[in-house]
Amino acid sequence: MEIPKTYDPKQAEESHYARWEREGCFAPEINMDAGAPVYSIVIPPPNVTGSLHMGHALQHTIMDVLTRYHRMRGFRTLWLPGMDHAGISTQLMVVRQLHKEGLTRHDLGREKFTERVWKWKEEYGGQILKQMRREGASVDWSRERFTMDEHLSRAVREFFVRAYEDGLIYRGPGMINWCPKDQTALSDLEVDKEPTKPGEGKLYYLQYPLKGSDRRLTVATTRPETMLGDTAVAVNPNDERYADLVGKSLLLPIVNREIPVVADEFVDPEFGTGAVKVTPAHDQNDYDMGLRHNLPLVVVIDQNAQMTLDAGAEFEGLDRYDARAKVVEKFGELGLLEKVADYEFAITKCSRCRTVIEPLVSTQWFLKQAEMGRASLELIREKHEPRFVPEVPYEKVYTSWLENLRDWTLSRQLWWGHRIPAWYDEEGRVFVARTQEEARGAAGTDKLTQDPDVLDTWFSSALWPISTLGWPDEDSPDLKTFYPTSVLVTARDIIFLWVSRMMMTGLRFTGQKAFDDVFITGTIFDKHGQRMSKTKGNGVDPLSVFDKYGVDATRLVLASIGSTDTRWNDNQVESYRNFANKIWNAARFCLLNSEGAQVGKGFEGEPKTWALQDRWIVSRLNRTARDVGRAIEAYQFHEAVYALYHFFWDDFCDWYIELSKSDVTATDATPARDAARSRVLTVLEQALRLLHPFMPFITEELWQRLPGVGAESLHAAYRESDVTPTVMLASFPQAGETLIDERAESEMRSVIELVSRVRNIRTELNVKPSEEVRLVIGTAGNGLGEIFNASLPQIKRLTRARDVAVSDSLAEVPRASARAALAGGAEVAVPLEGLIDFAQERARITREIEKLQKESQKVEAQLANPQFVERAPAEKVEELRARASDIGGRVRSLEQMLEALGE
RNA sequence: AGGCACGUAUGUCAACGGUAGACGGCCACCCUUACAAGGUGGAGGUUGGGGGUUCGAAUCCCUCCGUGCCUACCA
Repeated sequence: MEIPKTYDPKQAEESHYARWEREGCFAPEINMDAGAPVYSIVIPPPNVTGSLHMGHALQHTIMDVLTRYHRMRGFRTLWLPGMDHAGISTQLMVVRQLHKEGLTRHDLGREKFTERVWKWKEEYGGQILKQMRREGASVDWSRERFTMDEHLSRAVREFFVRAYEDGLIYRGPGMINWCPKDQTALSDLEVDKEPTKPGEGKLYYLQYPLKGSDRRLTVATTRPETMLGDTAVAVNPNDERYADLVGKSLLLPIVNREIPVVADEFVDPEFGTGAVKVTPAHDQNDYDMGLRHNLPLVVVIDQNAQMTLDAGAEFEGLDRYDARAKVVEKFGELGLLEKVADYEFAITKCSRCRTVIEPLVSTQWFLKQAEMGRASLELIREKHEPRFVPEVPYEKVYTSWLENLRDWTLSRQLWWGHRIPAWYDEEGRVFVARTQEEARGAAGTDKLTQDPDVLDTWFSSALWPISTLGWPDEDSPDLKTFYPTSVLVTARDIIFLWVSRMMMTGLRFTGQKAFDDVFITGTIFDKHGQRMSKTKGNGVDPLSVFDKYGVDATRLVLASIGSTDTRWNDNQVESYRNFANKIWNAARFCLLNSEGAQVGKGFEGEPKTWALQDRWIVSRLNRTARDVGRAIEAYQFHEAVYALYHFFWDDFCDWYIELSKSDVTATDATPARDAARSRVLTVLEQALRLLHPFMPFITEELWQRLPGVGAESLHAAYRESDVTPTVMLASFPQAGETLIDERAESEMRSVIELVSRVRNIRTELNVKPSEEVRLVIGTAGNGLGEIFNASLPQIKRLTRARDVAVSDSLAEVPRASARAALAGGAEVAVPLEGLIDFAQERARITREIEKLQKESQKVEAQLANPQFVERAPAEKVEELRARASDIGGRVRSLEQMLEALGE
């Protein structure tokens, strides 16, 4: 058999995915067990415009590990893929494309433009889905969904109509975030607060004259240009400085409008001058105050962030910042500019294009989230559902969000998205309906105009778990089978935008939560701790990491990252690339020595009749299976990876293969040789199954080459299907508790310690690797003699000893020997005539004694503390006593060794 | 402004009340017939500073210093 010395990830990555997909291994239908438990995940739909970044790769790896693990456990498993239509981003992509052709979207008109977006989607969209195949993501492509699919659009209309009928959705004027560049309203979650840069933020103190007096009232503002729309000045009702002014009128400079002084609790007397100019048309707080005091709205800034005619003829058409300068200049001329101070505050920007948001009053559609979210709030408060992982801090973050829900601005002034299912007749009456026909029926006329706006992209996302599974068709088999989903895996920045809203819609429309668990992944930073971003250009492209180190190695790193914030570091990937190579070469060894052997054989008969190393590796394997299963189910992926890495490398490669090597490589084809060969193959095969959820490609590549695997290796749920046998459908090893053998592990520890101590002596005394030594082992009359005797050939091989003598004591050992103390009072001596520098050897042993004595001091001090002995659990005290006695024993034997070495 | 995290070996991270570990890097020796992407052995930490609770603290509490993140209607 030709097997290359070095693992080539590319080859394996290209070989298996297409077959898995073609043979339906990813679809839940592959599971033929009608009574199988169900496991389901819906993917957080990436934007159709998106391409894979490290954050996606992280989430996908976690989801794939969970999916593959449960599939191997025999669950009817679904991981549903799909994409989001990503309203603004996608529209802008096409607008940009048109711009290159010298066109605007208005040149095309709505219909042609939308067609063009669909065309763009077909040609350029969905890059990320192709990239997911590269990742090995075992998603069911037959159920791929897009938020603008006909069915999902129907779900969106159904949601809208029902919520409208229930009074949760309303249309009306409100203060909204307007992006003057994207020309649309935005929800509160689509804007960011950004602190002003030093010197950028100013607080302007403007004086407003009191009517019929020469007194002036000073207000402080960061946005002087809005004064043109002021309709009042507010002071705190308890502020004595201004008590006499409440109810009086001020003369608004420049525009010469009379405006009242009103009293409002909102005003903080401590801030600025304690008097606030009120511009109800251009600020949320002022809008609220305006409602309280019945103030008129004067709109002075339009949707292009330019001044309107109502701002005055000399301002009309000016950009908001030019108007600001001009207002300030005028105040200066009028002698009403008291001062300008540097002031740091937060500016609200469009989270997409970073343009400064203009708060505007406009008529939009809103959803009363507080009412909609009540059931979710109760669920998390009373039952702690969904379960957040990590629970701290996310459960609290989620809960406090639900406690402070505000109305959600639903409408967007875009063309790409779900059109709002509302129609107006000629009198402007509104009809909300599932279809135009329904609206016409309700209106009693055909002369209807549909609302031109579309819905926020997150509106359809909120339905994702139910709409992708068939809602609103309540008898949809997928909905019945796979809903509620098992877990949602996502990043923390969309807990509000998305996670909470899916929970709301799920509860409202199905009465069931959308998912049992929510796993929040960590954030991956660059090596300087900076968030990776396109604009900074500091992102690490997962595909190039795949190319360099292989997908499996990258997945291992990502799985270990889990919910931790991490600075990306290629070193880690490199180390797992080396691990993949180790796996490859271990398998290579097993396969090169596989003649006469078969997976599943070699461990016949009662375990107690097996050799120590066999009882030991089976114990380690079962323990690892148990630990890995537990770790995955607890979302502790790093623990699973740790357990797998060390089981495979340390236990299997470093010890088991080495201990088995002489038997396995024996030249005569005896039954004993073949049994030994079968045993390493069997352990390897089990290890590949354990590794598969994390490393799908290399495990499949190797598994396919093992002699003796086939349909019977598959989990019972898949055995009847006619797929090519694959490790991805083999059963995940379940730990047999009786096979976890503490005694075998303890005995093996003694052998390992012996070998390690001898190796240590060899290195420290510069004994050449090629030089054979003699060993004398003193067992102090306890049971260790039998153990060492039973493993004599292995001990010889691993320590490169030509002969080994095991006796009760080391009395007869030549003076020129290097020695070491072992656990249980045993000792080992390596006679090294001519190689021993007595002074050096004494120094070595003295150092060792000192080390042990230091430890002993700590332990003895603790044991001497009566309060420890009294109050600590008996088992802890016992443990410490045992340790003390072990250290004591070692020190004694080392001291004897010193004596034996003489002066 | 409030809230929440975090600070462990040169780097990236584990351990979350009972001997501080892993991987990488580093040092020494070795191309020992699966693997130099390897083997063997080794050095390296009073867990940011200070205080407290406890028989026992990296872990719980307080405080200071430093670093992130989130929310917010102080103009």
